[in-house]
Amino acid sequence: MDIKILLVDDEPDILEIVGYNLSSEGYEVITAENGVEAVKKAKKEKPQLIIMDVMMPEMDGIEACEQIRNIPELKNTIITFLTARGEDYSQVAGFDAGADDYITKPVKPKVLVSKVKALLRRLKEESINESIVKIGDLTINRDEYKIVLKEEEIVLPRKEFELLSLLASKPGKVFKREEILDKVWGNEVVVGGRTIDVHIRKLREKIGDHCFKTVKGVGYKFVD
Amino acid sequence: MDIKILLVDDEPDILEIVGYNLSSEGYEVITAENGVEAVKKAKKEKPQLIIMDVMMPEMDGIEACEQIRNIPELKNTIITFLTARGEDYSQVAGFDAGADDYITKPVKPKVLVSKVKALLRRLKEESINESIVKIGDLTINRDEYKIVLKEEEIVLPRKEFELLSLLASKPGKVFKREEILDKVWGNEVVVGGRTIDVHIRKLREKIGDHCFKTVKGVGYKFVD
DNA sequence: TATAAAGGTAATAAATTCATAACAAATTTT
DNA sequence: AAAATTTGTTATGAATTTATTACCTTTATA
Repeated sequence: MDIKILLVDDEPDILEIVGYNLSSEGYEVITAENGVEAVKKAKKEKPQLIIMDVMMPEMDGIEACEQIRNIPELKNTIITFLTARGEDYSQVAGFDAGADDYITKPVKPKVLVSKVKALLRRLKEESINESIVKIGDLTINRDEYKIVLKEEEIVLPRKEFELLSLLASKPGKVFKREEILDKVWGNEVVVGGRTIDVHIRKLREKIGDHCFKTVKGVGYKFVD
Repeated sequence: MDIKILLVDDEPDILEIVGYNLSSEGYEVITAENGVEAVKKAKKEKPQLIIMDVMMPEMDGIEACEQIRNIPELKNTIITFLTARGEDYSQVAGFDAGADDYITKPVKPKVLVSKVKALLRRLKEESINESIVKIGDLTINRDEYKIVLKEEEIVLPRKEFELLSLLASKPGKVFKREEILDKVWGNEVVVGGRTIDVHIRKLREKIGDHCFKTVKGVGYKFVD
């Protein structure tokens, strides 16, 4: 997935320096010089992240932030303000307006880049909860309770679906048996010790043996 | 997860005002009136965040901070100082003592709350990365229960993984046999005297002999 | 109601992990 | 140097953990 970042500042110098640093990290950078332009471009380009100066002509960052927050398609966009150190008031107003974080000026390129990475990591983790998950040639649609494997639709019984869903939510991660019981069966239900294995077996039959790796003494993981 | 905040100040007014603001945001607030009490309560309650005045009777904030930083269970706790504007020296000393941030007095409630939120968000982000440890060309991934050595993936049985995990958690440190048994096998399990050696041997085979140094009469250590 | 499907259990098989014993080698103490 | 202590190595079998199958109960479906 290509990542778009909208950079908003009225100082061309800042746009250039910050933009350069982000571009060289492989991000697609779009710029705007004031709030009005920012809102317009945000709507059109749907960036994942907006880095915006607070003080700007035409429309300040706070107001632009509020307007952007009201665009439903952009509800998952992360908005970060650029603010001069010590501008206490603007910080408060910014959080009220729906900002997610702050970057203080003057901006050190390395700090900026690592902050951006951290923010995008957060975005990624949040998007895990979306109802459609794709891993390789497997698609899991929680909304419709079905999975698609190589163009072919497979319907799974509830427990199998939940189990697959859990494991596939973090490919590679080993889920402990205890954790699986908790999340798929619920922590109040008590089931026998071989129940998970049997369900794993059924999934292996239907989805493919190689997708489910056993880690003895620990649990299972889904691999791509 | 419920969040506990330890608030330390010798002025009851501050405790009340700040405490009220944090409580009404849904945080669990614990208070202490001096450094000695702060250390004691920190140890007992294990708060995620400590907000502490620098100037206090009995034991000042700097010293309390140092003591708290030496409690291993609290290594991930964020410590923030309350400091009067312009007290530059205390800031420097505070960072040396292991403080993470500063809040200047007089405290504006909204600033305080948004700062606390930002700090806790940071805490959350840091804890995500804890499951991956890198030492030289060895990467240990506790989440996926696997290790990567020079681009190559190695899967270890549980005990070997736990043992490696322990030793590598503090490269250079010698872990006593007793300590290893405690942490890898659990203090209730009794195993024979050669068990650790055998596991070390297997790790030496798989990871490399030179990584594991024997300290006769004491235990083993991991070296880079 | 009959039938099928889902979900769980129990019994047994298979595989892996791990502890141990027995001895060798190295190191320290006497 | 000899004895004692501590660690290294290996093979082996017991214990643990997982896989598989058949079967039973419950729930949903026709």
